[in-house]
Amino acid sequence: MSKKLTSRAEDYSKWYNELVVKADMAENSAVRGCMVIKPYGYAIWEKMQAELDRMFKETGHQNAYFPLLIPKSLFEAEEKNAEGFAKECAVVTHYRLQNDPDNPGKLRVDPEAKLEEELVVRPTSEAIIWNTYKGWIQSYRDLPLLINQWANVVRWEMRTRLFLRTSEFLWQEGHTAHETKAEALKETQTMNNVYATFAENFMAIPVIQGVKTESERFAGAIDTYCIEALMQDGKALQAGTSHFLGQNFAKAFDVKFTNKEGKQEYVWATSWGVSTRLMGALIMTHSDDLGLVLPPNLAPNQVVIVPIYKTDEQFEEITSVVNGIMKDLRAKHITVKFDNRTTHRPGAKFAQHELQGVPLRIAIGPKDLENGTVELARRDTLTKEVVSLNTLTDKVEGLMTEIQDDLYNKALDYRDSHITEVDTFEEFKAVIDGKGGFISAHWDGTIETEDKIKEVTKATIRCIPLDAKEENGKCIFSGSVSNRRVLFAKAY
RNA sequence: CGGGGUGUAGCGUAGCCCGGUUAUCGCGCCACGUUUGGGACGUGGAGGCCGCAGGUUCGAAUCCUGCCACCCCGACCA
Repeated sequence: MSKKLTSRAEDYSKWYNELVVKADMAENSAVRGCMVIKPYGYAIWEKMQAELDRMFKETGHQNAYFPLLIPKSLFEAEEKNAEGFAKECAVVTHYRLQNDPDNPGKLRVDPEAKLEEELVVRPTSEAIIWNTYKGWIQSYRDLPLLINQWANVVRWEMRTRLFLRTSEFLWQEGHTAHETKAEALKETQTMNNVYATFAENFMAIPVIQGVKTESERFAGAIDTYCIEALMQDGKALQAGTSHFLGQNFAKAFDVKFTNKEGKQEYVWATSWGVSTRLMGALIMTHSDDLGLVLPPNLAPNQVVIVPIYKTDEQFEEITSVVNGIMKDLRAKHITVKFDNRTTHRPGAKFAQHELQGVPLRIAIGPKDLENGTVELARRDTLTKEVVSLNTLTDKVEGLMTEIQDDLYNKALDYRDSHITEVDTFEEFKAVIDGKGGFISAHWDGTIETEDKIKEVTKATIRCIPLDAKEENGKCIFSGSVSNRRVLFAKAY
């Protein structure tokens, strides 16, 4: 393994691919388009899961689990949704293998074992879930139904990249049923808010909340809300979506309830999800040419301690001091790892923990033993300082929030300085090809214009920001009237 | 799924045009010793059906055919 990472300036996508593998987060597998998430990467995902799960529970949701395989007839019930996913579905057609009579030692699909009805590997679970909800919902008293599931899904992708787009990925999908349109809409917005709060407070990734245009909307939804983040290469990444499904699925699966007046009504629905794609967002928001940079909230180890010693006596002495430090830090709920491997020298350990994004490093050697100090190094700023043992715990505790905040603010500065307002299509093209980032511009609201802009510039409308101001203007492309700006960008 | 590129030890590679002893080099790995405040050094050692399957040939990493995987660029998508 070569020591240095390709730099971002040299080749951004190569930098990303190398970083994911070298930081030991994930690797490609023997299955086309599918990744193995390695323990270090999975530990980060588990931290995301834990916090999201807590937030879902706090907003009244419960977890459940629905099947991986969906009968084709159920899948096709909601037409637009089925159409939207049809091209990327894996399908189970048989249920048995047998020894191949023509190829000893090999197996073949038993032609006698064809399924009467094919099963679709879920690309999303609306179909099986709404088919199930039909049996759970009779009265307004059964509502709202607020369910989430943590699961894997499969979408047969042509081009895959670790975490950003893989054929199988992990996610959570919330599926809720409500009495009224207003309540379902509110749920959609609440969950989009949960995602935005999570991204900003926990992942230190600033996001823009908005609504998707018709062409970017989830198949089967009336409205798709989203959070959009900006990566360091100036491309946007959709980090989460929350869909207002209206009564589309209730009608497709005949899910009615008796309201307070005794009348039958279709329920109102939402669905919302974030996936392991968030790992990609995390990497591309904060990391640098030395490797991963993790916000303390997501770091499997928030602090790593590296001993520097010549003799066994020194090592023992350091170990006993380190044991004290670890006890104090753990009492403050700070996760800390003592890298006491005798097989590696300090420099190698420094490099490895930098590559893996550990927020804080404590180095302690003979000089520190004499002076009652340690060397404290920040991963995000690469700055070092000598800190007295007496003040270490408080200092580290303070740095946890400081680093978290600094990462957010740094990303926010970058993001805000990469939202460019433009009023002519010439400017638009210049910004897209040069500076990159989001472009705030007027749009006439038609799919035709959106398509043409995409054709010419590769940029798409990421969202209509929720906080977009009313403003009279002219569409950047067609010159027709427009009353608010939308955000364009090239996107992942 | 279209266009281009690449597959040689765990990783990165030379050799391939122009077929011919034991397949090159670096990193990593193992053993021993010296080392340890930013990716240590020395000595010795292990590790390859040259992506897979066919074919041409006395002989294939090298030539031909098919397949597979990965990377880049498009179309599609979270």
